[in-house]
Amino acid sequence: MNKKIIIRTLEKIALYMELKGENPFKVSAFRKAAQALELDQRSLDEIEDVTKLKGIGKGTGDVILELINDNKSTVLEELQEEVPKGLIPMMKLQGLGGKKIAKLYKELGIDSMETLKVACLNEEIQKLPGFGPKSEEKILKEINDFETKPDRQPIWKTEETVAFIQDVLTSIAEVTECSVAGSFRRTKETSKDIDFIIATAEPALVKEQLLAALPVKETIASGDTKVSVTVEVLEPIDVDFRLVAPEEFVTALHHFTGSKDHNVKMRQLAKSQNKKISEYGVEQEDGTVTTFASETEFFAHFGLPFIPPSVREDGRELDRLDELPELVTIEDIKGDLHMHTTWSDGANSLTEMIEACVAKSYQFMVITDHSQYLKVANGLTPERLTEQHALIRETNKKYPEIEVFSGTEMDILPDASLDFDDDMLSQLDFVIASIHSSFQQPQEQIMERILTAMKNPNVHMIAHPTGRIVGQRDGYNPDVEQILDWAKEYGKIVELNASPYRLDLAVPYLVLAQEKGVPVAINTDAHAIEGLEVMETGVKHAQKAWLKKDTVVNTWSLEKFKEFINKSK
DNA sequence: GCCGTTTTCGGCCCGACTGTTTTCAGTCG
Repeated sequence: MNKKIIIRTLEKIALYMELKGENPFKVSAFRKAAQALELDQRSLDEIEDVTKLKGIGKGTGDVILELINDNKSTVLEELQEEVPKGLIPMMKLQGLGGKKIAKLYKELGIDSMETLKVACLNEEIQKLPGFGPKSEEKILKEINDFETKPDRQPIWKTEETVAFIQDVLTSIAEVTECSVAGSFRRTKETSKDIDFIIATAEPALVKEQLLAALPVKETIASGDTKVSVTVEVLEPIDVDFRLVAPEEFVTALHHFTGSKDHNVKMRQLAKSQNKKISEYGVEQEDGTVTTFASETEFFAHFGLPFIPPSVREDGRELDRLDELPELVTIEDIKGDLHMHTTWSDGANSLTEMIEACVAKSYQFMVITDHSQYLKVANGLTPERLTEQHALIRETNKKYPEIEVFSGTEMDILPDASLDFDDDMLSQLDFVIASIHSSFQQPQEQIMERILTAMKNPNVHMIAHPTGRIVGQRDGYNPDVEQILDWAKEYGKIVELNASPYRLDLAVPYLVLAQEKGVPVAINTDAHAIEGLEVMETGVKHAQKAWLKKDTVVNTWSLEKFKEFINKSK
Protein backbone atom coordinates (compact mmCIF):
# COMPACT_ATOMS: atom_id res chain seq x y z
CA MET A 1 0.00 0.00 0.00
CA ASN A 2 1.24 3.37 -1.08
CA LYS A 3 1.65 6.05 1.60
CA LYS A 4 0.16 8.66 -0.69
CA ILE A 5 -3.00 6.60 -1.14
CA ILE A 6 -3.41 6.34 2.61
CA ILE A 7 -2.97 10.09 3.00
CA ARG A 8 -5.53 10.74 0.28
CA THR A 9 -7.98 8.24 1.78
CA LEU A 10 -7.81 9.94 5.19
CA GLU A 11 -8.45 13.29 3.52
CA LYS A 12 -11.33 11.80 1.58
CA ILE A 13 -12.87 10.45 4.77
CA ALA A 14 -12.62 13.95 6.27
CA LEU A 15 -14.37 15.40 3.23
CA TYR A 16 -17.20 12.87 3.37
CA MET A 17 -17.58 13.43 7.11
CA GLU A 18 -17.84 17.16 6.55
CA LEU A 19 -20.71 16.53 4.13
CA LYS A 20 -22.33 14.28 6.67
CA GLY A 21 -22.20 17.09 9.20
CA GLU A 22 -19.86 15.27 11.55
CA ASN A 23 -18.28 17.04 14.51
CA PRO A 24 -15.79 19.50 12.94
CA PHE A 25 -13.09 18.40 15.37
CA LYS A 26 -13.52 14.82 14.33
CA VAL A 27 -13.22 15.90 10.71
CA SER A 28 -10.06 17.83 11.44
CA ALA A 29 -8.67 14.86 13.38
CA PHE A 30 -8.66 12.89 10.12
CA ARG A 31 -6.99 15.78 8.30
CA LYS A 32 -4.39 16.00 11.05
CA ALA A 33 -3.73 12.27 10.82
CA ALA A 34 -3.19 12.63 7.06
CA GLN A 35 -0.82 15.52 7.68
CA ALA A 36 1.08 13.61 10.35
CA LEU A 37 1.78 10.87 7.84
CA GLU A 38 2.72 13.31 5.12
CA LEU A 39 5.13 15.23 7.33
CA ASP A 40 6.93 12.09 8.39
CA GLN A 41 9.87 11.55 6.08
CA ARG A 42 9.89 7.80 6.52
CA SER A 43 8.25 5.32 4.19
CA LEU A 44 5.36 3.22 5.38
CA ASP A 45 7.56 0.21 6.01
CA GLU A 46 9.93 2.23 8.14
CA ILE A 47 7.17 3.41 10.47
CA GLU A 48 6.81 0.70 13.05
CA ASP A 49 3.65 1.88 14.79
CA VAL A 50 1.62 4.65 13.17
CA THR A 51 -0.28 5.38 16.38
CA LYS A 52 2.99 6.57 17.90
CA LEU A 53 2.80 9.58 15.56
CA LYS A 54 1.29 12.69 17.11
CA GLY A 55 -2.19 13.11 15.67
CA ILE A 56 -2.81 9.45 14.94
CA GLY A 57 -4.71 7.50 17.56
CA LYS A 58 -6.85 4.42 17.73
CA GLY A 59 -9.51 5.48 15.21
CA THR A 60 -7.32 6.83 12.43
CA GLY A 61 -4.70 4.19 13.19
CA ASP A 62 -7.24 1.43 12.55
CA VAL A 63 -8.17 2.98 9.21
CA ILE A 64 -4.50 3.03 8.21
CA LEU A 65 -3.94 -0.55 9.35
CA GLU A 66 -6.96 -1.77 7.40
CA LEU A 67 -5.69 0.03 4.31
CA ILE A 68 -2.29 -1.61 4.66
CA ASN A 69 -3.64 -5.10 5.37
CA ASP A 70 -6.82 -5.31 3.29
CA ASN A 71 -6.27 -2.55 0.78
CA LYS A 72 -9.63 -0.99 1.65
CA SER A 73 -11.33 1.20 4.21
CA THR A 74 -14.65 0.14 5.72
CA VAL A 75 -15.08 3.61 7.20
CA LEU A 76 -14.78 5.21 3.75
CA GLU A 77 -17.01 2.60 2.12
CA GLU A 78 -19.75 3.23 4.65
CA LEU A 79 -19.48 6.97 4.15
CA GLN A 80 -19.65 6.56 0.40
CA GLU A 81 -22.88 4.64 0.75
CA GLU A 82 -24.47 7.47 2.68
CA VAL A 83 -23.03 10.43 0.80
CA PRO A 84 -23.32 10.76 -2.99
CA LYS A 85 -20.02 11.11 -4.81
CA GLY A 86 -21.19 14.16 -6.76
CA LEU A 87 -21.20 16.28 -3.61
CA ILE A 88 -17.41 16.16 -3.32
CA PRO A 89 -16.54 18.52 -6.19
CA MET A 90 -19.14 20.98 -4.89
CA MET A 91 -16.90 21.57 -1.87
CA LYS A 92 -14.59 23.46 -4.20
CA LEU A 93 -17.17 26.18 -4.80
CA GLN A 94 -16.41 29.30 -2.77
CA GLY A 95 -19.09 29.97 -0.19
CA LEU A 96 -20.39 26.43 -0.09
CA GLY A 97 -19.27 24.19 2.74
CA GLY A 98 -20.32 20.82 4.06
CA LYS A 99 -23.39 22.01 5.90
CA LYS A 100 -24.92 23.96 3.05
CA ILE A 101 -24.23 21.20 0.55
CA ALA A 102 -25.76 18.63 2.91
CA LYS A 103 -28.83 20.79 3.23
CA LEU A 104 -29.16 21.16 -0.55
CA TYR A 105 -28.93 17.40 -0.90
CA LYS A 106 -31.38 16.66 1.89
CA GLU A 107 -33.99 19.22 0.95
CA LEU A 108 -33.72 19.32 -2.83
CA GLY A 109 -31.96 16.08 -3.72
CA ILE A 110 -29.06 17.99 -5.32
CA ASP A 111 -26.28 15.43 -5.75
CA SER A 112 -23.98 16.96 -8.37
CA MET A 113 -22.69 20.23 -9.81
CA GLU A 114 -25.09 19.74 -12.76
CA THR A 115 -28.24 19.33 -10.68
CA LEU A 116 -27.11 22.28 -8.55
CA LYS A 117 -26.90 24.46 -11.64
CA VAL A 118 -30.35 23.40 -12.81
CA ALA A 119 -31.80 24.11 -9.34
CA CYS A 120 -30.28 27.60 -9.43
CA LEU A 121 -31.69 28.31 -12.86
CA ASN A 122 -35.12 27.12 -11.72
CA GLU A 123 -34.86 29.44 -8.69
CA GLU A 124 -35.38 26.58 -6.29
CA ILE A 125 -32.46 27.42 -4.04
CA GLN A 126 -33.80 30.77 -2.84
CA LYS A 127 -36.91 29.09 -1.47
CA LEU A 128 -34.86 27.10 1.05
CA PRO A 129 -34.66 28.49 4.58
CA GLY A 130 -31.20 29.85 5.20
CA PHE A 131 -30.72 30.58 1.51
CA GLY A 132 -31.97 33.54 -0.50
CA PRO A 133 -31.82 35.12 -3.93
CA LYS A 134 -28.26 36.32 -3.35
CA SER A 135 -27.03 32.89 -2.34
CA GLU A 136 -28.53 31.45 -5.48
CA GLU A 137 -26.97 34.08 -7.70
CA LYS A 138 -23.60 33.58 -6.03
CA ILE A 139 -23.68 29.80 -6.44
CA LEU A 140 -24.53 30.12 -10.12
CA LYS A 141 -21.66 32.53 -10.62
CA GLU A 142 -19.28 30.24 -8.76
CA ILE A 143 -20.24 27.29 -10.96
CA ASN A 144 -19.50 29.32 -14.08
CA ASP A 145 -16.20 30.64 -12.65
CA PHE A 146 -15.19 27.16 -11.60
CA GLU A 147 -15.10 26.06 -15.22
CA THR A 148 -13.01 29.00 -16.43
CA LYS A 149 -10.94 30.34 -13.52
CA PRO A 150 -7.48 28.82 -13.03
CA ASP A 151 -6.90 27.53 -9.53
CA ARG A 152 -3.58 29.21 -8.78
CA GLN A 153 -1.41 31.72 -10.61
CA PRO A 154 2.36 31.42 -10.97
CA ILE A 155 4.56 33.90 -9.13
CA TRP A 156 5.75 35.58 -12.35
CA LYS A 157 2.17 36.54 -13.13
CA THR A 158 1.21 37.70 -9.65
CA GLU A 159 4.36 39.77 -9.07
CA GLU A 160 3.27 42.37 -11.59
CA THR A 161 -0.09 42.75 -9.89
CA VAL A 162 1.62 42.95 -6.50
CA ALA A 163 3.95 45.70 -7.72
CA PHE A 164 1.03 47.64 -9.20
CA ILE A 165 -0.95 47.50 -5.97
CA GLN A 166 2.12 48.38 -3.92
CA ASP A 167 2.51 51.53 -6.03
CA VAL A 168 -1.13 52.47 -5.55
CA LEU A 169 -0.88 52.00 -1.78
CA THR A 170 2.29 54.05 -1.37
CA SER A 171 0.65 56.90 -3.25
CA ILE A 172 -2.17 57.12 -0.69
CA ALA A 173 -1.16 59.66 1.96
CA GLU A 174 -3.18 58.09 4.77
CA VAL A 175 -1.36 54.75 4.44
CA THR A 176 1.23 54.63 7.23
CA GLU A 177 2.67 51.28 6.26
CA CYS A 178 1.74 48.45 3.90
CA SER A 179 3.00 45.08 2.79
CA VAL A 180 2.03 42.13 0.72
CA ALA A 181 1.39 39.07 2.91
CA GLY A 182 0.10 35.55 2.25
CA SER A 183 1.69 32.97 0.01
CA PHE A 184 3.35 35.64 -2.16
CA ARG A 185 5.31 36.92 0.84
CA ARG A 186 6.27 33.33 1.60
CA THR A 187 7.60 33.07 -1.99
CA LYS A 188 5.35 30.20 -2.97
CA GLU A 189 5.60 29.26 -6.63
CA THR A 190 1.90 29.86 -7.12
CA SER A 191 -0.80 31.82 -5.31
CA LYS A 192 -4.56 31.46 -5.15
CA ASP A 193 -4.98 35.09 -4.17
CA ILE A 194 -2.97 38.10 -3.03
CA ASP A 195 -3.11 39.51 0.51
CA PHE A 196 -2.19 43.02 1.56
CA ILE A 197 -1.94 44.50 5.05
CA ILE A 198 -2.47 48.22 5.32
CA ALA A 199 -1.74 50.26 8.44
CA THR A 200 -3.78 53.43 8.66
CA ALA A 201 -5.63 55.64 11.11
CA GLU A 202 -8.16 56.45 8.39
CA PRO A 203 -9.42 53.10 7.07
CA ALA A 204 -12.54 54.48 5.39
CA LEU A 205 -10.56 57.11 3.47
CA VAL A 206 -7.94 54.59 2.39
CA LYS A 207 -10.54 52.08 1.32
CA GLU A 208 -12.28 54.66 -0.83
CA GLN A 209 -9.09 55.79 -2.59
CA LEU A 210 -7.86 52.26 -3.00
CA LEU A 211 -11.02 51.03 -4.69
CA ALA A 212 -11.01 54.06 -6.96
CA ALA A 213 -7.41 53.50 -8.07
CA LEU A 214 -7.55 49.75 -8.72
CA PRO A 215 -8.87 48.05 -11.84
CA VAL A 216 -11.59 46.28 -9.84
CA LYS A 217 -13.54 43.74 -11.84
CA GLU A 218 -15.72 42.66 -8.99
CA THR A 219 -16.19 43.24 -5.27
CA ILE A 220 -16.44 40.03 -3.29
CA ALA A 221 -16.66 41.50 0.20
CA SER A 222 -16.35 45.02 1.53
CA GLY A 223 -16.33 45.50 5.28
CA ASP A 224 -14.75 48.12 7.52
CA THR A 225 -11.46 46.28 7.98
CA LYS A 226 -11.52 43.73 5.20
CA VAL A 227 -11.97 44.28 1.48
CA SER A 228 -11.92 41.45 -1.06
CA VAL A 229 -11.94 42.26 -4.75
CA THR A 230 -11.13 40.66 -8.06
CA VAL A 231 -8.54 42.89 -9.69
CA GLU A 232 -7.47 42.73 -13.29
CA VAL A 233 -3.98 44.13 -13.86
CA LEU A 234 -2.54 41.37 -16.00
CA GLU A 235 -5.02 38.59 -15.41
CA PRO A 236 -7.94 38.61 -12.99
CA ILE A 237 -6.95 37.59 -9.47
CA ASP A 238 -8.60 37.94 -6.07
CA VAL A 239 -6.97 40.39 -3.67
CA ASP A 240 -7.72 40.68 0.05
CA PHE A 241 -6.94 43.91 1.85
CA ARG A 242 -6.87 44.14 5.63
CA LEU A 243 -6.98 47.60 7.11
CA VAL A 244 -5.57 47.81 10.64
CA ALA A 245 -4.42 50.47 13.09
CA PRO A 246 -0.70 51.30 12.77
CA GLU A 247 0.20 49.60 16.07
CA GLU A 248 -1.49 46.39 14.89
CA PHE A 249 0.46 46.23 11.63
CA VAL A 250 3.09 43.69 12.69
CA THR A 251 0.73 41.15 14.24
CA ALA A 252 -1.65 41.52 11.30
CA LEU A 253 1.23 41.04 8.86
CA HIS A 254 2.35 37.94 10.69
CA HIS A 255 -1.16 36.56 10.86
CA PHE A 256 -1.91 37.06 7.18
CA THR A 257 1.49 35.91 6.01
CA GLY A 258 0.62 32.51 7.44
CA SER A 259 0.87 29.78 6.60
CA LYS A 260 -2.21 28.48 8.33
CA ASP A 261 -0.16 25.66 9.87
CA HIS A 262 2.49 28.10 11.05
CA ASN A 263 -0.17 30.24 12.71
CA VAL A 264 -1.75 27.25 14.43
CA LYS A 265 1.65 26.28 15.86
CA MET A 266 2.35 29.84 16.99
CA ARG A 267 -1.03 30.10 18.69
CA GLN A 268 -0.55 26.83 20.46
CA LEU A 269 2.83 28.04 21.67
CA ALA A 270 1.26 31.32 22.85
CA LYS A 271 -1.42 29.40 24.64
CA SER A 272 1.14 27.33 26.49
CA GLN A 273 2.53 30.65 27.76
CA ASN A 274 -0.99 31.74 28.77
CA LYS A 275 -1.08 34.27 25.94
CA LYS A 276 -3.38 34.63 22.98
CA ILE A 277 -2.34 35.66 19.47
CA SER A 278 -4.71 37.41 17.14
CA GLU A 279 -4.13 39.71 14.19
CA TYR A 280 -4.54 42.64 16.56
CA GLY A 281 -1.82 41.75 19.02
CA VAL A 282 -0.89 39.35 21.75
CA GLU A 283 -3.28 39.21 24.67
CA GLN A 284 -1.49 38.69 27.97
CA GLU A 285 -2.76 36.76 30.94
CA ASP A 286 -4.05 39.96 32.57
CA GLY A 287 -6.04 40.86 29.45
CA THR A 288 -3.76 43.64 28.20
CA VAL A 289 -2.78 43.51 24.55
CA THR A 290 0.85 43.81 23.45
CA THR A 291 1.80 45.05 19.99
CA PHE A 292 5.18 45.11 18.29
CA ALA A 293 7.40 47.32 16.15
CA SER A 294 8.76 44.43 14.07
CA GLU A 295 8.23 40.74 13.43
CA THR A 296 11.62 40.15 15.08
CA GLU A 297 10.22 41.63 18.29
CA PHE A 298 7.05 39.61 17.88
CA PHE A 299 8.96 36.33 17.68
CA ALA A 300 11.30 37.39 20.49
CA HIS A 301 8.25 37.89 22.70
CA PHE A 302 7.80 34.11 22.60
CA GLY A 303 11.50 33.40 22.99
CA LEU A 304 11.94 32.67 19.29
CA PRO A 305 14.43 33.93 16.72
CA PHE A 306 13.09 35.68 13.60
CA ILE A 307 11.59 33.04 11.33
CA PRO A 308 11.73 34.16 7.68
CA PRO A 309 8.38 34.11 5.84
CA SER A 310 9.80 31.69 3.26
CA VAL A 311 10.05 28.86 5.81
CA ARG A 312 6.72 29.46 7.55
CA GLU A 313 5.04 26.50 5.96
CA ASP A 314 4.02 23.26 7.65
CA GLY A 315 4.71 24.26 11.24
CA ARG A 316 7.83 22.12 11.50
CA GLU A 317 9.93 25.28 11.19
CA LEU A 318 9.37 25.72 14.92
CA ASP A 319 11.23 22.45 15.48
CA ARG A 320 14.17 23.52 13.29
CA LEU A 321 15.13 26.76 15.00
CA ASP A 322 18.73 25.67 15.44
CA GLU A 323 19.09 25.44 11.67
CA LEU A 324 17.98 29.02 11.07
CA PRO A 325 21.43 30.62 11.57
CA GLU A 326 22.84 28.36 8.86
CA LEU A 327 20.13 29.20 6.35
CA VAL A 328 21.35 30.98 3.22
CA THR A 329 20.43 34.70 3.13
CA ILE A 330 20.75 37.37 0.46
CA GLU A 331 23.62 38.93 2.44
CA ASP A 332 25.62 35.72 1.99
CA ILE A 333 25.56 35.91 -1.81
CA LYS A 334 29.00 36.82 -3.15
CA GLY A 335 28.52 36.20 -6.85
CA ASP A 336 26.33 35.23 -9.77
CA LEU A 337 27.40 32.45 -12.10
CA HIS A 338 24.92 32.74 -14.96
CA MET A 339 24.18 35.88 -17.00
CA HIS A 340 24.01 37.11 -20.56
CA THR A 341 25.25 40.20 -22.40
CA THR A 342 24.64 41.83 -25.79
CA TRP A 343 27.09 39.27 -27.20
CA SER A 344 24.16 36.85 -27.29
CA ASP A 345 20.58 37.73 -26.27
CA GLY A 346 21.26 40.04 -23.32
CA ALA A 347 20.19 43.68 -23.26
CA ASN A 348 23.27 45.13 -21.56
CA SER A 349 26.93 45.20 -22.48
CA LEU A 350 29.74 43.36 -20.74
CA THR A 351 30.86 46.48 -18.84
CA GLU A 352 27.30 47.35 -17.87
CA MET A 353 26.78 43.91 -16.40
CA ILE A 354 30.10 44.07 -14.55
CA GLU A 355 29.33 47.47 -13.09
CA ALA A 356 25.89 46.27 -12.01
CA CYS A 357 27.51 43.34 -10.18
CA VAL A 358 30.10 45.65 -8.62
CA ALA A 359 27.21 47.80 -7.40
CA LYS A 360 25.87 44.70 -5.68
CA SER A 361 29.25 44.27 -3.97
CA TYR A 362 29.70 40.86 -5.53
CA GLN A 363 33.20 39.45 -5.34
CA PHE A 364 32.90 37.31 -8.44
CA MET A 365 30.70 36.77 -11.47
CA VAL A 366 30.65 34.67 -14.60
CA ILE A 367 29.66 35.84 -18.08
CA THR A 368 27.84 32.97 -19.72
CA ASP A 369 26.45 33.86 -23.12
CA HIS A 370 24.67 31.27 -25.24
CA SER A 371 26.51 28.92 -27.57
CA GLN A 372 26.28 28.69 -31.38
CA TYR A 373 23.42 26.14 -31.52
CA LEU A 374 20.98 28.71 -30.13
CA LYS A 375 20.79 30.84 -33.27
CA VAL A 376 17.62 32.62 -32.08
CA ALA A 377 19.63 33.88 -29.13
CA ASN A 378 22.61 34.91 -31.28
CA GLY A 379 24.71 32.14 -29.74
CA LEU A 380 28.49 32.55 -29.92
CA THR A 381 30.63 30.61 -32.39
CA PRO A 382 34.03 29.39 -31.14
CA GLU A 383 35.59 32.38 -32.89
CA ARG A 384 33.35 34.91 -31.20
CA LEU A 385 33.68 33.14 -27.86
CA THR A 386 37.49 33.29 -28.13
CA GLU A 387 37.22 36.97 -28.89
CA GLN A 388 34.86 37.55 -25.95
CA HIS A 389 37.16 35.54 -23.68
CA ALA A 390 40.05 37.88 -24.47
CA LEU A 391 37.86 40.93 -23.92
CA ILE A 392 36.68 39.65 -20.54
CA ARG A 393 40.30 39.08 -19.45
CA GLU A 394 41.18 42.61 -20.55
CA THR A 395 38.13 44.25 -18.98
CA ASN A 396 38.57 42.35 -15.73
CA LYS A 397 41.84 44.24 -15.14
CA LYS A 398 39.90 47.49 -14.89
CA TYR A 399 37.78 46.17 -12.03
CA PRO A 400 40.03 45.05 -9.19
CA GLU A 401 37.06 44.88 -6.82
CA ILE A 402 35.51 41.93 -8.65
CA GLU A 403 36.73 38.78 -10.37
CA VAL A 404 35.04 38.39 -13.75
CA PHE A 405 35.20 34.84 -15.01
CA SER A 406 34.78 33.92 -18.62
CA GLY A 407 32.26 31.19 -19.31
CA THR A 408 29.52 29.91 -21.55
CA GLU A 409 26.02 28.56 -21.31
CA MET A 410 26.56 25.72 -23.75
CA ASP A 411 23.74 23.77 -25.31
CA ILE A 412 23.53 20.04 -24.94
CA LEU A 413 22.43 19.12 -28.47
CA PRO A 414 19.53 16.76 -29.27
CA ASP A 415 21.98 14.04 -30.37
CA ALA A 416 23.63 14.10 -26.92
CA SER A 417 26.75 15.87 -28.15
CA LEU A 418 28.02 19.17 -26.77
CA ASP A 419 28.00 22.44 -28.69
CA PHE A 420 31.76 23.10 -28.20
CA ASP A 421 34.72 20.74 -28.38
CA ASP A 422 36.98 20.12 -25.40
CA ASP A 423 39.70 22.32 -26.82
CA MET A 424 37.38 25.32 -26.71
CA LEU A 425 35.85 24.42 -23.36
CA SER A 426 39.16 23.90 -21.61
CA GLN A 427 40.12 27.53 -22.27
CA LEU A 428 37.11 28.85 -20.35
CA ASP A 429 36.90 29.41 -16.60
CA PHE A 430 33.38 28.10 -16.13
CA VAL A 431 31.16 25.95 -18.31
CA ILE A 432 27.40 25.66 -17.91
CA ALA A 433 25.65 22.90 -19.82
CA SER A 434 21.95 23.18 -20.49
CA ILE A 435 19.12 21.83 -22.60
CA HIS A 436 17.06 24.25 -24.69
CA SER A 437 15.78 21.92 -27.39
CA SER A 438 13.93 18.66 -28.15
CA PHE A 439 12.06 18.57 -24.85
CA GLN A 440 9.79 15.86 -26.18
CA GLN A 441 12.46 13.17 -26.35
CA PRO A 442 11.87 10.07 -24.24
CA GLN A 443 13.43 10.20 -20.80
CA GLU A 444 16.27 7.81 -21.70
CA GLN A 445 17.40 10.14 -24.45
CA ILE A 446 17.16 13.22 -22.25
CA MET A 447 19.18 11.44 -19.59
CA GLU A 448 21.78 10.36 -22.13
CA ARG A 449 22.24 14.02 -23.08
CA ILE A 450 22.66 15.04 -19.46
CA LEU A 451 25.09 12.19 -18.82
CA THR A 452 27.30 13.41 -21.66
CA ALA A 453 27.59 16.77 -19.95
CA MET A 454 28.16 15.17 -16.56
CA LYS A 455 31.01 13.06 -17.84
CA ASN A 456 32.79 15.96 -19.51
CA PRO A 457 35.50 17.20 -17.15
CA ASN A 458 35.23 20.74 -18.56
CA VAL A 459 31.61 21.14 -17.53
CA HIS A 460 31.01 22.69 -14.08
CA MET A 461 27.27 23.08 -13.79
CA ILE A 462 23.92 21.91 -15.16
CA ALA A 463 21.59 24.91 -15.54
CA HIS A 464 17.81 24.83 -14.98
CA PRO A 465 17.97 21.03 -14.74
CA THR A 466 14.33 20.24 -15.56
CA GLY A 467 13.50 23.01 -18.05
CA ARG A 468 10.20 23.77 -16.39
CA ILE A 469 8.31 27.05 -16.53
CA VAL A 470 6.34 27.52 -13.32
CA GLY A 471 2.64 26.94 -13.92
CA GLN A 472 3.15 26.69 -17.67
CA ARG A 473 5.22 23.74 -18.80
CA ASP A 474 6.72 20.74 -17.08
CA GLY A 475 10.06 20.76 -18.90
CA TYR A 476 11.74 17.71 -20.33
CA ASN A 477 10.90 15.38 -17.46
CA PRO A 478 14.33 14.10 -16.45
CA ASP A 479 14.99 11.64 -13.64
CA VAL A 480 16.12 14.30 -11.17
CA GLU A 481 17.27 11.88 -8.52
CA GLN A 482 19.59 10.31 -11.08
CA ILE A 483 20.87 13.75 -12.09
CA LEU A 484 21.71 14.48 -8.47
CA ASP A 485 23.51 11.16 -8.07
CA TRP A 486 25.56 11.87 -11.17
CA ALA A 487 26.29 15.41 -9.99
CA LYS A 488 27.66 13.95 -6.78
CA GLU A 489 29.67 11.30 -8.64
CA TYR A 490 31.15 13.66 -11.25
CA GLY A 491 31.53 16.69 -8.95
CA LYS A 492 29.11 19.02 -10.72
CA ILE A 493 27.00 21.91 -9.47
CA VAL A 494 23.25 21.90 -10.03
CA GLU A 495 21.56 25.22 -10.57
CA LEU A 496 18.72 26.88 -8.77
CA ASN A 497 17.68 29.22 -11.55
CA ALA A 498 16.27 32.22 -9.67
CA SER A 499 14.10 33.54 -12.45
CA PRO A 500 10.47 33.48 -11.22
CA TYR A 501 9.61 31.81 -14.52
CA ARG A 502 11.86 28.88 -13.76
CA LEU A 503 12.69 28.40 -10.05
CA ASP A 504 14.38 25.27 -11.33
CA LEU A 505 15.20 23.07 -9.40
CA ALA A 506 11.95 23.01 -7.45
CA VAL A 507 11.97 22.88 -3.64
CA PRO A 508 11.68 19.08 -3.08
CA TYR A 509 14.60 18.47 -5.46
CA LEU A 510 16.72 21.07 -3.67
CA VAL A 511 16.05 19.28 -0.40
CA LEU A 512 17.26 16.09 -2.05
CA ALA A 513 20.33 17.81 -3.51
CA GLN A 514 21.41 19.04 -0.08
CA GLU A 515 20.80 15.61 1.44
CA LYS A 516 23.00 14.02 -1.19
CA GLY A 517 25.71 16.63 -0.68
CA VAL A 518 25.42 18.17 -4.16
CA PRO A 519 26.45 21.85 -4.36
CA VAL A 520 23.75 24.24 -5.58
CA ALA A 521 24.32 27.60 -7.29
CA ILE A 522 21.59 30.25 -7.10
CA ASN A 523 21.84 32.16 -10.39
CA THR A 524 19.79 34.90 -11.98
CA ASP A 525 20.29 33.94 -15.64
CA ALA A 526 20.00 37.73 -16.09
CA HIS A 527 19.41 38.99 -19.62
CA ALA A 528 19.63 42.60 -18.44
CA ILE A 529 20.83 44.53 -15.40
CA GLU A 530 17.36 44.41 -13.83
CA GLY A 531 17.45 40.65 -14.16
CA LEU A 532 20.12 40.50 -11.47
CA GLU A 533 17.45 41.47 -8.92
CA VAL A 534 15.77 38.06 -9.01
CA MET A 535 18.60 36.77 -6.81
CA GLU A 536 16.37 37.67 -3.88
CA THR A 537 13.57 35.43 -5.13
CA GLY A 538 16.09 32.66 -5.71
CA VAL A 539 17.45 32.90 -2.18
CA LYS A 540 13.96 32.77 -0.67
CA HIS A 541 13.17 29.78 -2.84
CA ALA A 542 16.36 28.17 -1.52
CA GLN A 543 15.27 28.93 2.03
CA LYS A 544 12.06 27.03 1.41
CA ALA A 545 14.28 23.98 0.88
CA TRP A 546 16.28 24.91 4.02
CA LEU A 547 19.48 25.21 1.96
CA LYS A 548 22.44 26.02 4.15
CA LYS A 549 25.09 28.56 3.21
CA ASP A 550 27.63 25.77 2.71
CA THR A 551 25.44 24.06 0.12
CA VAL A 552 25.17 27.23 -1.94
CA VAL A 553 28.20 27.77 -4.19
CA ASN A 554 27.81 31.51 -4.56
CA THR A 555 28.12 32.08 -0.81
CA TRP A 556 31.61 30.57 -0.97
CA SER A 557 34.70 32.71 -0.78
CA LEU A 558 36.39 33.57 -4.06
CA GLU A 559 39.26 31.24 -3.12
CA LYS A 560 36.97 28.29 -2.47
CA PHE A 561 35.07 28.91 -5.70
CA LYS A 562 38.32 29.15 -7.67
CA GLU A 563 39.53 25.94 -6.16
CA PHE A 564 36.32 24.20 -7.17
CA ILE A 565 36.37 25.34 -10.80
CA ASN A 566 40.03 24.54 -11.23
CA LYS A 567 39.69 21.02 -9.84
CA SER A 568 39.03 19.56 -13.26
CA LYS A 569 42.01 21.24 -14.85
C1' DG B 1 -11.09 11.59 16.79
C1' DC B 2 -6.91 13.13 19.57
C1' DC B 3 -4.55 14.73 23.49
C1' DG B 4 -2.69 15.23 28.48
C1' DT B 5 4.21 16.11 34.31
C1' DT B 6 -1.60 20.62 36.87
C1' DT B 7 -6.27 17.33 33.20
C1' DT B 8 -8.72 10.52 31.03
C1' DC B 9 -12.88 15.03 30.32
C1' DG B 10 -13.17 18.99 27.95
C1' DG B 11 -10.91 21.31 25.18
C1' DC B 12 -9.40 21.57 20.09
C1' DC B 13 -6.58 29.01 16.76
C1' DC B 14 -9.22 33.09 16.13
C1' DG B 15 -11.86 36.60 14.01
C1' DA B 16 -14.30 38.99 9.76
C1' DC B 17 -17.96 39.16 6.47
C1' DT B 18 -22.21 37.72 4.19
C1' DG B 19 -26.78 36.64 3.88
C1' DT B 20 -29.82 35.32 6.20
C1' DT B 21 -31.80 36.37 10.18
C1' DT B 22 -34.20 39.50 14.04
C1' DT B 23 -29.18 37.51 16.96
C1' DC B 24 -26.59 34.15 14.16
C1' DA B 25 -24.86 30.14 11.28
C1' DG B 26 -21.81 29.14 7.76
C1' DT B 27 -17.67 29.85 5.41
C1' DC B 28 -13.15 31.44 4.85
C1' DG B 29 -8.35 32.33 5.59
